[in-house]
Amino acid sequence: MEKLIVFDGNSILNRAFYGVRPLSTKEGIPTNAIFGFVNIIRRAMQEAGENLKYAAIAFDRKEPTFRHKACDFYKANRKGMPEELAMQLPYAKEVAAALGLTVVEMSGFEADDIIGTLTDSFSRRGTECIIVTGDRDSFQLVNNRVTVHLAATNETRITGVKEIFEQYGVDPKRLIEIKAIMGDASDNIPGVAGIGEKGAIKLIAQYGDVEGVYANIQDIKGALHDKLLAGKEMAYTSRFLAEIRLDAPIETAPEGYLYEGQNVPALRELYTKLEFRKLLEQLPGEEEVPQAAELPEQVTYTEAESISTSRFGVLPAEDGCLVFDGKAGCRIPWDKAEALFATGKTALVWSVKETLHTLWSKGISPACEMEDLSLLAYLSSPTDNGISFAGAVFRATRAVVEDVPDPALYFLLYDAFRPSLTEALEKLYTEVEKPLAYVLADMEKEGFLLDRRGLEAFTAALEEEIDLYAEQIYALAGHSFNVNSPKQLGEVLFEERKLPHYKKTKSGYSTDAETLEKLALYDPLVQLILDYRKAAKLKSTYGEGLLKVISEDGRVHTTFKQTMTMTGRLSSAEPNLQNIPVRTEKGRELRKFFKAREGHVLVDADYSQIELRLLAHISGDEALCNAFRQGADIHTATAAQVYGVPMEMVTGEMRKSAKAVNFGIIYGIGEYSLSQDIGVSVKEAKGFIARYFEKYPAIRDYMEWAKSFAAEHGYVETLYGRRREIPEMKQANKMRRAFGERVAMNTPIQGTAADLIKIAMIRVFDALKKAGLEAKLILQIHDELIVEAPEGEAQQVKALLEKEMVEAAEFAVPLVADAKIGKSWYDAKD
DNA sequence: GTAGTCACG
DNA sequence: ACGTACGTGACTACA
Repeated sequence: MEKLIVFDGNSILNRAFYGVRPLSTKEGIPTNAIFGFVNIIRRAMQEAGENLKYAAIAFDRKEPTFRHKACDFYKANRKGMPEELAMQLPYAKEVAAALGLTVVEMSGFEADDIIGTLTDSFSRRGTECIIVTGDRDSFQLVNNRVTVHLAATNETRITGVKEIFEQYGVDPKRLIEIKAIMGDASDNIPGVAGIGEKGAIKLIAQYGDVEGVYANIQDIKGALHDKLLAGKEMAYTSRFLAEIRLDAPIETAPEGYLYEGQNVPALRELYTKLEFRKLLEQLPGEEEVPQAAELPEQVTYTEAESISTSRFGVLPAEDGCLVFDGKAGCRIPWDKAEALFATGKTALVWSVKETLHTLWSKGISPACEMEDLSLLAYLSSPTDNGISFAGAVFRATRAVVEDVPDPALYFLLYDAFRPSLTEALEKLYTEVEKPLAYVLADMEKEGFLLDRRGLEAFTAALEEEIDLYAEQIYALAGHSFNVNSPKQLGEVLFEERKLPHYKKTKSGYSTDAETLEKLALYDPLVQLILDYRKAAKLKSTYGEGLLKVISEDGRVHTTFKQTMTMTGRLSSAEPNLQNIPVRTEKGRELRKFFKAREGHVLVDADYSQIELRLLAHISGDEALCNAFRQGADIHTATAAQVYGVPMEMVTGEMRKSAKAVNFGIIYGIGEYSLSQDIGVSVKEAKGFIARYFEKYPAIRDYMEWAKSFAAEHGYVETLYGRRREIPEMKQANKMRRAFGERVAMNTPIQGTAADLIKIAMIRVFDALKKAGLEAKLILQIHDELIVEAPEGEAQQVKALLEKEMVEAAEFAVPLVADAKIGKSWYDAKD
């Protein structure tokens, strides 16, 4: 039978707090309650066994509940949580969520009411329910499908209907009645004064409930009679307080509580922060990490002027270089540091790119070899939150350290990661990633010239436009509200104006552009909101956002993240120059402010259909390869194939659908999503995909192969051997496995494209230098490179760019790169 | 800090 | 019976 497990968060945390000896992290965060809490949850989940399908945890809120409001004495005896416990509560919620529990809270209600509501609803549907709690309050919820597991830190006692009968002699529901009479000191529920547990049990066993007791009050004699009469009102009040509600206003649809396994990366992060080493070691996916050597003792960096070894770990810092030579650490001031980076030396650094920036700022141009530990760690396995120093150390040694690079650990990292690389990854490191770090450093230093005046005017114009939209929106809505707030907007559209809602989000109605476009037909207000949103986005993210980051030299210097993505792509941040608008004319105007400096031009080159070409090469599909060899418009060619008409007969509509299919194929297509995208029925979409695979059978074979390779090996590779692990493939959960399959199909394509343009960038950088040109590479946008060149070099640079990009690799299909010249990014793009 | 939204390839 | 394409980063609202 399917099972639901539901935890009483506060009660368990409380138990753990008093049951586990004090523990804390080195920063002094107390952790004993969380530790006990995790262990109780893990044990209970384990004991629940394989049929566990739903999992939730309920927490009390701080605000008063309906019981407090009804009776001012309710729980009036409670002191607040001790500070050490209160500090642990937020972490407990995070850990619970990472363990796979759905966290439920509801203001005005207690955890017990949430638990009661859930178990009532699930047990009615035939689900077996397990309540795990630290107190006996929830015994009243027990029935033949609901049991309570009373958790202590080292054992669990199971209580079902039978146990309650043995203990109290009544069925669980009647515990409410008993409590109404006897009261509950811990919650300050008074009951009837002078009657205790024994008396209350006897009364209820005889009369059934409080009603029954008072209906037969004439049969009860003596002191008991008088006490009951005196306490009648209190008995009913106590009953009200004691009864757990089964109708708390929470979500009861089962889908919200599906147990989908633990979130290992999130747990890893939390356990690391909380310094739970044992728990860390037990996380899945950790076992293949060798138990590496102990961390060296804390190294002290003593002042020095030079070192004697030629190979050392170094961290350039503001006040000098921290150096570790394998045995001892020292700090070398900048005026003595140049010798460190002379020919013949090998500097192990965390990041070559960051090191170059620091050295350049100190007037040093390094001539030594450098090894980049972040890149080694990244190639050995790209991780989902990017590579951090602490993360790399953990992977190498399972030790938890602060996330600040420490040269004393560099040798250890180097010895852990470099030998672990496959031959192909080793080649990617020496021939692609490490050389690329120098190119990227140079590009970041160059930056991109921005026309500040122009951008200011653009932003000001947007501001006026936005005010105008806002006025019209408020006029139509009949009142003003914050259009930027999805919550307020949802209220206006779906409650006040009663527009139909198609999609819901976790917290309310969806108001995204896709939804609003459907609604625009019903209500003129909606189009205004879409326009408002467009303008607001342009103003805040691009207008104001870019103005904020223009340097003194009038240029913006992005940071390329080289170890961030799971596929091998770069990312760009502060500012992100890889998502400057282009798809709408208004947004595209922004590119007029990205300019070449005086006497220079921009040369912008992009690969044509790079991912589809790679798909053709990787799958070896003859039809797709031939289409590219013939230089056909690929979407038109696909449409001709799929619709079975000559190319000349392909309409715009047909081409559009084919284009969507082509993209869908790259992403690991689903028929539902495709149908949504091109606006046809799921059945038609299915037919479309089937015809596509009929015409391009090798692509189907590749997709199947990619999935089975990933299932067998747990990772996929690009053509150049870059790897990405896909733990999702091993998951029991169907949806996550489906995600894993899409990743398996997409990553080799997206990742190979990333490898290719990285190779092209290095070639372009070297070729410019070799040709003695002044032109500088300044930006990469995944399949596009931008060079800033003196006007006189423009034509030569254009040819060079196209040549180096096209010749970066030889595939079964030709590579095509088109470059264009202009004074601004706007002019240099198509 | 998370969620929702939207900009790009 | 379920939920829905791959990869990013930035901004605003709101708890």
